[in-house]
Amino acid sequence: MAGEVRQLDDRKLAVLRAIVQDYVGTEEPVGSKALVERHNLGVSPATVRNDMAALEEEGYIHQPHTSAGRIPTDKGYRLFVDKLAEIKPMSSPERRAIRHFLDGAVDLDDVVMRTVRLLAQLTRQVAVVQYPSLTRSTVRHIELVALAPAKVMLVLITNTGRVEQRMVDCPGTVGETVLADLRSRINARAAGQRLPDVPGLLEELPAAFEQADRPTVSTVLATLFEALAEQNEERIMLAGTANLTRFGHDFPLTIQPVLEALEEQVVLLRLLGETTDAAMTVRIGRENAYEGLNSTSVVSVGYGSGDESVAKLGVIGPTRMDYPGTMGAVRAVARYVGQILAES
Amino acid sequence: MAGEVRQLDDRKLAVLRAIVQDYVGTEEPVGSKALVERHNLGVSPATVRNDMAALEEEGYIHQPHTSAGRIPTDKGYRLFVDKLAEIKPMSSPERRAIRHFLDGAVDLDDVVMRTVRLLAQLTRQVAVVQYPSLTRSTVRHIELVALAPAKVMLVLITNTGRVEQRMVDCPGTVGETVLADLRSRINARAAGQRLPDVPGLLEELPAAFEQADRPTVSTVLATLFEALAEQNEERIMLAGTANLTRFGHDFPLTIQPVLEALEEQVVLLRLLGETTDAAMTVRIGRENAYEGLNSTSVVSVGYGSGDESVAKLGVIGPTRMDYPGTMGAVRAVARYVGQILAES
DNA sequence: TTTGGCACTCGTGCGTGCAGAGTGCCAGGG
DNA sequence: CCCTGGCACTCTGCACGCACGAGTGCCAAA
Repeated sequence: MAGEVRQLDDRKLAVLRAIVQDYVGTEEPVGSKALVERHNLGVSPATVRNDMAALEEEGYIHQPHTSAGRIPTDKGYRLFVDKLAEIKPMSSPERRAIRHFLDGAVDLDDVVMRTVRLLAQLTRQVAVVQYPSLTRSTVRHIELVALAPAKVMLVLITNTGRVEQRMVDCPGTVGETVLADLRSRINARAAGQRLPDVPGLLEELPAAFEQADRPTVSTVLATLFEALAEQNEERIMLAGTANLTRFGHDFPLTIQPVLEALEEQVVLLRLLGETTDAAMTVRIGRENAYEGLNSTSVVSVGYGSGDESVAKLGVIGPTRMDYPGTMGAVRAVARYVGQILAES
Repeated sequence: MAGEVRQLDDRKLAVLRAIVQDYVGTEEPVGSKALVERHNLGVSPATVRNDMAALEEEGYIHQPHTSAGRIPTDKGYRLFVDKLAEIKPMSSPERRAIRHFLDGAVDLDDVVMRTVRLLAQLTRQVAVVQYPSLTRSTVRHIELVALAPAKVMLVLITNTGRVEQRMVDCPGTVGETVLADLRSRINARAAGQRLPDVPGLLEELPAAFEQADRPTVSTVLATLFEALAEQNEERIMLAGTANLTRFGHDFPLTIQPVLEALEEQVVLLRLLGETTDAAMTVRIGRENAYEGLNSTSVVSVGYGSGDESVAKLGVIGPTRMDYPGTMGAVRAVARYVGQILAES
């Protein structure tokens, strides 16, 4: 390790930074001459060539064939992101625009939709937003509605504004008084609690009812628990798929595997799942577990109402992407969505 | 018109049918020799050539350049769909599979999601399903929940299982008895009614309350009416975008304009809107109003619970698609979704 | 340690030539 | 009158060869 650090003196790092920046801009392998022209490195092409040879030796860059320019490797991008780049903050007009665009949302669906579209537009890449997960949110209200003598609709409302509904087929006719009683007891104990904690709090509830009503109560509770536990109901919204076509030649063969990956909610969820909660995560190329995304990078971060993150959002683009800009946009959007959610 | 009909005798129509079928299969311009080999037309290539010349004269087929095979034009496909093809019914194992796959759905979201995925998989193209529209459905139940002294949550449940919720900020504290009264009065009048009719039925409602409560009642009703009127909340679900890449060479330049069109819900809604309610509609190539979809065809049909259609679904693919098969799949899926919705 | 020079490598673009597929037309036959 | 076989023609796609240019690695000198 010490070896690597010693080898990479400041100028070599500057060369790597310049290569990444140029390649991101031009999409073409960058040669030594062009490099010294576009950046004032203060040395000659020959010197740069030596540095490039060293960088290639270390695996940070790579040349597609003899006598072509150099291209950053995944490892090169990694170093660039970790050490050489700073997240580019949004300009203040951009921030105002984000704020304004998100402020118009009326309900949770709308917030998520606006967020994902905004993110796709800002980064001109594919954006992914996960709905605030049920697991981490708390109960705002649980409503029971009698639709028919033996049919009850259960509505679960969370603090993030998400609404889940379930039909319950009861074993027998349900009296309105029993239902009202059950409703108020459930809410008294569950309101404000985290979703995973609720089942424990309601366990003893059937005992408080008369023998005849217990089957009904149990059925309703079972459905409620089911709804609470249904973690895989975690939904995701996607936008900006069309942006992929702009990068046609960035993908080995076609964009097909990428599109296929994007259609699999499971893949996307796992992708976002790898984000460490608060900090921004960048997965570059083969660092992504899923094979179809081997030539893409994923920039993701958690967002939430208040101080803790309830879900994640991110951007998927070609390995050759503008990392500082993308990271800036992702961070800014996550921040504002958090604020919006906290307000509502 | 009489002229056209006279010119297109049975054999010419058979030739056109054969051309469409071959071209759909091979993706390559089809020549006279290959035609007589693959279909037993009982005549020589030279004869077929004459017929092809006539068909080209009439605008049904077209050759990309001199001495290449022929390709059907939009007009050719149109004739094929209208006169030459029969909708291919699903096989009974296929029908069972559809039935089984859709039966597993738990709520409306799930029904729509399963439907769109199924359709994409069956046709191997892009599938679109519109959520049952609020406009045509009826009220099953309206629920009011007091969340805070001056904050009420309004939940609207339709017969199609769709749930809309709205927050209402009331001008003052809302008594529980008033709320209960309002709830039962609203439901008594609105339940079972078509959504657009509801405002008319509730117009006189504030008069039934005491002077002090009227502002609250009016506010709640205003929000309800707003939710009812919000037609543009019509949502759409999409699947199978990755299938587009299979047809890369079917699109003039790239699939980009198609992907862009698919991201615009407005475009999709208008596309489906052109479907005449019950009957299946096929829009071929330039028949589509939207420019980006000029080289695609749209097969769509209404579906609904019971006898009347509440929303639409369809498939989008290249002009060169298997029309009989696609139409069969679309019809079958629409039928089963209707049944599922009617049952729930 | 940097620099300028030089020979070398390899991909790209372009023009040529050839083979194959498909057509249109024409004259002959049922 | 319609169908058929034959023939000349046209156009695309592909392989080949060639020259060009960009970019490199190495070496000797500053």
